[in-house]
Amino acid sequence: MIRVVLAEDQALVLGALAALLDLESDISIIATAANGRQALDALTRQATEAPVDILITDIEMPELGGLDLAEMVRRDFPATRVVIVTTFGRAGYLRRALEAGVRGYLLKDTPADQLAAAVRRVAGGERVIAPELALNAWDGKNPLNQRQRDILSLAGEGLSNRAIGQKLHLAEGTVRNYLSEAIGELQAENRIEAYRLARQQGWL
Amino acid sequence: MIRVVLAEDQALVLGALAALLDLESDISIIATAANGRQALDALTRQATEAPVDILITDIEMPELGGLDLAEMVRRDFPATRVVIVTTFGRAGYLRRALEAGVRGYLLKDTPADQLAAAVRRVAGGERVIAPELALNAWDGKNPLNQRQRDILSLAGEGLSNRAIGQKLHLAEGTVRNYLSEAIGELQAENRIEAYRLARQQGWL
DNA sequence: GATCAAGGGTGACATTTGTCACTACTGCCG
DNA sequence: CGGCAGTAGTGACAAATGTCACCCTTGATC
Repeated sequence: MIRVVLAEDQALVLGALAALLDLESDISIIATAANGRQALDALTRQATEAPVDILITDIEMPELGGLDLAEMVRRDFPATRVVIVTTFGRAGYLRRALEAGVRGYLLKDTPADQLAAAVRRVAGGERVIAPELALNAWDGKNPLNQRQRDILSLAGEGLSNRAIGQKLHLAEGTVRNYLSEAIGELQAENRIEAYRLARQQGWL
Repeated sequence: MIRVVLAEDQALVLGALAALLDLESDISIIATAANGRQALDALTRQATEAPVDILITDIEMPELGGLDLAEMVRRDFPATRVVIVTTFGRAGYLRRALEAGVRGYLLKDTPADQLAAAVRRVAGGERVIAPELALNAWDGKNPLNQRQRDILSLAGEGLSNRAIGQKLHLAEGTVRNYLSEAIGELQAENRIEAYRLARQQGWL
């Protein structure tokens, strides 16, 4: 019997996924969580009894996201293997997930019957990556440095150069420079396009 | 037996929801669809046999979104009642949904067991609105006209005034004017903030 | 100690964006 | 018919944005 914990912030989806997996006779959902924090709690509670084999988790969740969660699980519960199930095929997310030692990475638009299959394969020691992402996982890495990322994020929220400068304690001209660099590196036409591109790639 | 068609673009979620509802003995999933177009096809196919009682649909889907779909269903399949299930609690979405004659509006973070309950109630003639939205459904309506919406959308994708003008066959100055109006109406500081605000409200 | 890269900054400049006032052409509505 | 709201456009102007060349520290690295 494969022991599974499920983390997903949308309760309806959480419940539905649990129902889906519970149909499988060799898989048992032993806990569900609405965020990363709750997932860690569940793993801790179970630690005294039988270990949890698989943690299935979304990425974008309140409190504690799936990527940070994966790193903590690797450190504190090395026997538990993490499978990410997310909407986002962003290259940067997959990269970070792999760096966090994740054993599976599926998109929410893979067919439903493949979830149970993926769980079994990961439980058996295999690594499962959504095929549409497997190829270009390691091309282009994040071309933006920390400053550029911070500034681009704020710009994408509608702040002016002046406002960004104040928030980050930088001169307005400096903000302009970093933004200009970022726009150039991403081959965008302006800050809005640059923000969109970076976000798409998971580089924020 | 309540006859249900399900539309949702994320295959995994679609499958999971289907599994969830199929556990109910009085509900039967007779078709699933990955977008609005497919949902219409399914309704058309079923029309010759018994009618479909309930169409459950997401809003943001490729090809044909849930709100447009709802309007078409009201026109072409008046016997079928529509239930929206979406991530987004945006006021504008709910408003448009209600205007389209939708009978149910649930958020994806309502507990899973309430989905079947909502289906039964809508099938019985009731109207079911997610309680956290029911109250402020009819405050503030969309202050943007069609032109302003179109232009703001394109601006939010990073297009320049010139580019927007070309796409919409308008002079650059005209684009500037509409954008300026939109920014003013939304009390934003610039196009980016205006875009964010409008999007948040479901006014796009 | 010289050199060099990174991080932060300045000033000048062209372009884009945002604001406003005012014009022109519809299509209603009284 | 006159008035008026909605849609499109123009011109002028101020402010914000984007680009570039160049300066100054500070810490490596040779």
